[in-house]
Amino acid sequence: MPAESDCTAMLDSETKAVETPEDHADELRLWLRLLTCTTLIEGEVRGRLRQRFDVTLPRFDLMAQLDKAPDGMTLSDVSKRMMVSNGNVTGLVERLVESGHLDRRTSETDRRVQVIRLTKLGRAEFRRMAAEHETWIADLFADLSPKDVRELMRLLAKTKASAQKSAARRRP
Amino acid sequence: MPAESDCTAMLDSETKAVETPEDHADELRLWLRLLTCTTLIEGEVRGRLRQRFDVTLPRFDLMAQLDKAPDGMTLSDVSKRMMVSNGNVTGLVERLVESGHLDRRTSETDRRVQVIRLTKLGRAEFRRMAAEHETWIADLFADLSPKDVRELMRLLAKTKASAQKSAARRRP
DNA sequence: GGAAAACATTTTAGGCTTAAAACAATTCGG
DNA sequence: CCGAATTGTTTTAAGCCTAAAATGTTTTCC
Repeated sequence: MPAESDCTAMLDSETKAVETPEDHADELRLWLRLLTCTTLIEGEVRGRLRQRFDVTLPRFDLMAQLDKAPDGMTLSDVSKRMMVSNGNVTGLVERLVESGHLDRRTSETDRRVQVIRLTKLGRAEFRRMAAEHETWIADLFADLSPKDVRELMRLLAKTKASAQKSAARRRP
Repeated sequence: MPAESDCTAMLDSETKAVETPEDHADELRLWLRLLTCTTLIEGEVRGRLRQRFDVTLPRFDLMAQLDKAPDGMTLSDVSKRMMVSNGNVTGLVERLVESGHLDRRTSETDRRVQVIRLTKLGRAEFRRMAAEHETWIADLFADLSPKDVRELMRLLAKTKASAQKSAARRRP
């Protein structure tokens, strides 16, 4: 059995380390499986939100962010938290203000900033939806033991950190 | 310590089982973490595909499906595999045929069916992109040990099965 | 054989999403 | 203090995405 066969790097004729064409099929499969899980659950949640409450998932997500911030958030905050573009938030907020779920006002101390909050209606509707939403999630993950859940949490935390590091390497 | 406090179900005054308001905060956190990981990685891959190859992620995904099917696929097949709506595929295919990456023809045995394939150009470009794409994924998951990867695969398989079961319960 | 069901795709209407450019307000450095 | 970055938001152009309805085709089953 040649010694090289288990190495991940080799020395070339100039004695400089070169990468062997590594096999990353496992990571690729892992990524696809991660994506499948998310797509599956997301689609299910989207459908249930529409059927039960006639609301879209992005609107629900935005309201969820605001529910955790009684004093409101700026559009930038929301955009960072939701990991979507600024322009996207502008449109979402527009429609939710229109429907009476959100209140939007310009900050008194910085006239660039828009602060948005849930209205009474918005908060009431969100709480109603969130309660049911939580049971859907519980059901979707029902076959995982508490230990599975903990272990997944741990591994996904590691995954998140790894991905963030990789992203930071690209644009420092 | 009351015996009920650790129970997940109680008997009410009519001796009928009722659910206690269970706490599913862990599952909820797990779902949000799963979503964060996917969004993070997806965004990174999307950006790199655009910068390096001026291609969108959905187009890349569609080509990836076709690369695995030398004899082509029907639009329905693609739609199921990619877990997106039929109408979505119609538009994607339109643009990829237009740009010369895909070939589309009506099945000879069933005139309802459209069979699509990668063109020579499409296959060549995809292979070039896929090679680089694989290194990005490897880098994004770089901090996971082989054991982590195996364990994540196992737990995500369990998650997928659980979610599919839950989805099937809703629309049998 | 022919109506009815099932199937594959497209169309429609509306909303979501992004990247990049434009605009506006604030902060920073000289 | 003032021009130059920086920051927060909106606009723009293009594409993605979905659910539902519409269209055309095949199968089923009386």
